[in-house]
Amino acid sequence: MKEALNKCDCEKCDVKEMFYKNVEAQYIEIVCNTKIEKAFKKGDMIIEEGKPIESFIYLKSGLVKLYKQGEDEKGQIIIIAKPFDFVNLLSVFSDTNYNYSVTALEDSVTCHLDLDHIKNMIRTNGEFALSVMKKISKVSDTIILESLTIRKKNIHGRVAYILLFFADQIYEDKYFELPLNRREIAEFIGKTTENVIRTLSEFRRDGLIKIFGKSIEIIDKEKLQQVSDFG
Amino acid sequence: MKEALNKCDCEKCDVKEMFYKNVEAQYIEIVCNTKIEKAFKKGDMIIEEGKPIESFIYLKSGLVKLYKQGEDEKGQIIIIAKPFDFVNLLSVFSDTNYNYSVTALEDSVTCHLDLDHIKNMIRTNGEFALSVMKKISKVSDTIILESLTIRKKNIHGRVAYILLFFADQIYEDKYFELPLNRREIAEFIGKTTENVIRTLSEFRRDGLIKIFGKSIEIIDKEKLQQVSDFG
DNA sequence: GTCATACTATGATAAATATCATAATTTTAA
DNA sequence: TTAAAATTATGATATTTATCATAGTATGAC
Repeated sequence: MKEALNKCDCEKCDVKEMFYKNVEAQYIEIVCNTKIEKAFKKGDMIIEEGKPIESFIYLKSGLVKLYKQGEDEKGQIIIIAKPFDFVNLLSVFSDTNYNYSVTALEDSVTCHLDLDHIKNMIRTNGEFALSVMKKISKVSDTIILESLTIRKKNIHGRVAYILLFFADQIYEDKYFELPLNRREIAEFIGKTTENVIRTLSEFRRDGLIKIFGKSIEIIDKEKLQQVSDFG
Repeated sequence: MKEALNKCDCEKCDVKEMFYKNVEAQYIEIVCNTKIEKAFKKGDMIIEEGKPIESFIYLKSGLVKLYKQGEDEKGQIIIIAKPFDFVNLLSVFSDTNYNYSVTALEDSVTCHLDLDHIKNMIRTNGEFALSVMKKISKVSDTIILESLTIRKKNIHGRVAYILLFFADQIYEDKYFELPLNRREIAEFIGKTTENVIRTLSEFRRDGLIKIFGKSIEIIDKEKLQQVSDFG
């Protein structure tokens, strides 16, 4: 993990967007000057469950997973976050310590803003407050609704759903590298590793996808969508 | 459903609490003067999925369920809300229409505050904004973590968990009337009605609980807790 | 009160999924 | 480079859960 102080020079940064719309120049200055960028290698832990929440973190590049690690049981993946998602939005305003962990699925860069500065900006700037609120609300909504959607599917539907999730929402390509291994897919959809593997094999046998290790190519998207919708 | 205009005279109202701490008297006046109380009978629908979000609603008394009703499939209960929970906090700031429904499980009274007033107060009052944010964050957190907790249990664990949820968190008594029928319990924990009934019968046979229709008495709480924890 | 309807209950069976075992393949670390 | 470890893969089997069938019980409308 590498640290660096940086200016706020990222294109399409949601936070900056919210700043520019609503915040006076001198505040932007303060927040940007104390911003820290951190670079993580694939597999690095970014946030550890139980540790204190000290900054407002969002993902500049890469891909991460938010998950809960039970004692020695299997973990549970809550959500996959992509660039410009707020990585710790879940409990940053309601809790002092994290109750989930975050790990990099690909090499990733995060931006860490001082939490007290952000809170001050919320206090002093109503439009900014509403923007942040909207964002929090949206993230939680998405997690909850996605979890309900997945939960009513059987294993075929769930695996199909995940494949389409990566193809459509993350990589926007019918050909992509799975950022999760089979066990992690299982932890995301709440089924066992073996059955995830078996289901992928079935999809391959049925000509829905091609598999080369972690590389996936979606062959029959329409059919896969049907499996996701009705499975 | 009965409507009434009321003063803000409820004891221990979280919203009022947040107002008094943070908001100038004239704003409290405005919000309270436009507040509408609505009374619902058990079974009445309070919020219908798809309808526009027009006010900021919280529960003054009673008990409600938030749920999603799939086409003609079974519904999915998201959460049970008790007095002074914010009934529509989920997407009130991120969406224009509800993507879940709310129904009264017991006779209930809700308070409806004008959403624009609340938004104005957030704009003009930073501490109030932070309070609301904290509340939203907390609610979402609870839903997400509870859903993960339930999801890793088998049916015995899930039913035990629900019984203890009502005993400890809702009624604070080992003897209580179930506010949900067996089908609704199934919709809450994501299992079938028959298996919920079967599991309750097993608990009764094993001496963990007594059942008289919807009335439940918890006999062996320690054992039930074990089933919830390890099942 | 009586009938219709929903709810609770239980058994039998089918289907889905988990577990266990084993091996091939890939990745990692020395 | 090679050995060890992790991942992927598949089959056999056990377990869990869902589905189907049927009946008793409670509840509400008239």
